Amino acid sequence: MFIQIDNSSDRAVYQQIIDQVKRLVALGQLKVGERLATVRELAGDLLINPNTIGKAYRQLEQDGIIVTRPGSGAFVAELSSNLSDSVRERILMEQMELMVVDAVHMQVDGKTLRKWFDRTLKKFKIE
Amino acid sequence: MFIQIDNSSDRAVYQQIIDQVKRLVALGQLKVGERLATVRELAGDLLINPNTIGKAYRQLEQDGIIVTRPGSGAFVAELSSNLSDSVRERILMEQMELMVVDAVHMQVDGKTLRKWFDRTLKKFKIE
DNA sequence: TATATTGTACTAGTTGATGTAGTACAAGTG
DNA sequence: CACTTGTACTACATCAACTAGTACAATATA
Repeated sequence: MFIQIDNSSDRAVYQQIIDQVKRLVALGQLKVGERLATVRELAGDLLINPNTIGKAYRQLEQDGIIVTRPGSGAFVAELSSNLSDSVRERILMEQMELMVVDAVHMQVDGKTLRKWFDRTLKKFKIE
Repeated sequence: MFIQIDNSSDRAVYQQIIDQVKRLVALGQLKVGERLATVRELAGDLLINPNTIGKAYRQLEQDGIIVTRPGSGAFVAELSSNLSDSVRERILMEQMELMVVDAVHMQVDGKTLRKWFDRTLKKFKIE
């Protein structure tokens, strides 16, 4: 499990862990059923408090990304989403709009943005 | 200027103001040179402290979105970006990846995501 | 069975961001 | 001149994030 913390980031540490675990799962670099690093292992590697890892793992479990079993470890869960279509659309459109608004102010043209979008879809194999 | 604050959001109030001003400018609903609501006006309308509006306006000026002149008001600036191409790409790719990772976990397929992306480009007229 | 491991829960405390409240001031307007 | 406007400053309260330490129930292992 290759996870890195950027202390200069304004994103909370526990949130960075959540982001990266979700990213690894989406990329297929963490497969369904695979065991994650333990709370204490990861805390030791990253030099942060075990409670911070615990908070991230609990959030990941609540989001259905992983399953945890005390005494055994944390494991990647099956892909599933209990959200309605409208909620899915609202969440993703909000993120998409924030990104496009930034693109407009950075004067990035549609052609370039579309190129990056296609590249990202390919990277995550959802094309 | 139609700005709304969502108190149930986990996004800071001053950040919501920044988001929405940038969005209005990107949509063309706030045009270059147009005058924004004054700090005290907006604070009165939204029932929040003038300092919070001031913080948002100062951030917007630092980001080159608006120009402020004491005694006169705050005005929409010309579109411009002094960021390098590599920085632009890094910022946008990061937002794009976070969005796509969520899409994967929500089991939204590429066709649907592409449809929403096209719709967003059209909305901001950068197609 | 006994021991170690693992995720979870809890308290206590620190730090920093956020927001409120109030005042004051320099620059521009009319 | 009086008035408006953005800015700056202090003081204060609240909350999220994080650290530190301890303890516990469930599981795995020898």
